[in-house]
Amino acid sequence: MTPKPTERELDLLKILWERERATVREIYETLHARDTQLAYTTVLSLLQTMERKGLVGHEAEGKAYTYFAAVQRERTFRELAGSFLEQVFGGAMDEYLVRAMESRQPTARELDQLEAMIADYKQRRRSRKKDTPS
Amino acid sequence: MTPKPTERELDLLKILWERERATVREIYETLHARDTQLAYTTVLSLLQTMERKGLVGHEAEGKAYTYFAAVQRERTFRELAGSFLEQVFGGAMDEYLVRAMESRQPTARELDQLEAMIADYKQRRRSRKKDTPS
DNA sequence: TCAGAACTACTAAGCCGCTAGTAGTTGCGA
DNA sequence: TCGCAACTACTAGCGGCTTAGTAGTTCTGA
Repeated sequence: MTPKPTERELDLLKILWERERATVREIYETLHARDTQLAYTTVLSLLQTMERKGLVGHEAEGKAYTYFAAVQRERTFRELAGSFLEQVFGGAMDEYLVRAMESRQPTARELDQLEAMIADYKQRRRSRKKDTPS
Repeated sequence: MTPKPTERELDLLKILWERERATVREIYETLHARDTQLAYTTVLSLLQTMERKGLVGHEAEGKAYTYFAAVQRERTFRELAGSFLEQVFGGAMDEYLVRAMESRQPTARELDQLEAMIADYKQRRRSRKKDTPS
């Protein structure tokens, strides 16, 4: 299994997920645009570490390398959320959600979204049950 | 502000939140009962570090020290959840929740709980709005 | 052609988290 | 009273994260 990305590594992965592929310089500049001032060589070092871990890959393109994510966005987030849920809340989803809502009051729109998502899950549960009756 | 507890530190805090106060030996034994095999001196070192950070306090009780949590459980969880939500999901609550649900299929009971919580928040929003009309 | 700009590989230092040991102290039971 | 058991203070090693520099290579424009 690919190891969990660290905080910084996740910053870079997010950029790669958005752009598909990018050179070191492009990543470097995107980070600067987002108020993350890292030296060019630091970005490069990060990418080299990440490649060792299997988080990214690269191809030579002219003089420079083009990096791309080697892990899926959804899967990565799922694993991060899952391990946080376990580690911190011992798997208790209600508290997982309620503490987040306490940290930043959700907007009415967000509440609607959450509600819809849960309704969706309920629906899916029902149809799954129907498909595989006991 | 009190710094965020690390993973291990959170393990100890959880024990202290449950028991109010405990000696090093009690914490040590509770950890062992939970399949966390740490040397007695390691537990002590952790507590000393945590005290430096302001996460716990202690009082002498006979020969031994009695430790207690110096941070609130709810507040700590709120801060952890909040910073995870920001750091990983950029504040997007819908994805925060959906990735967790993907990582472990919620039970019907859990879905009901979540739904009730959200309904509760909606209710609170409404009454807040009524109290402070624009 | 060749100098300089841009790029990569390799190395490293500082800090923190995690773990545990050693040495020194204290209190209790015989 | 005195020795042993239990406790605490202090120190330390290892590994990982973060950051960045230096040295060496490659390409391009004049």
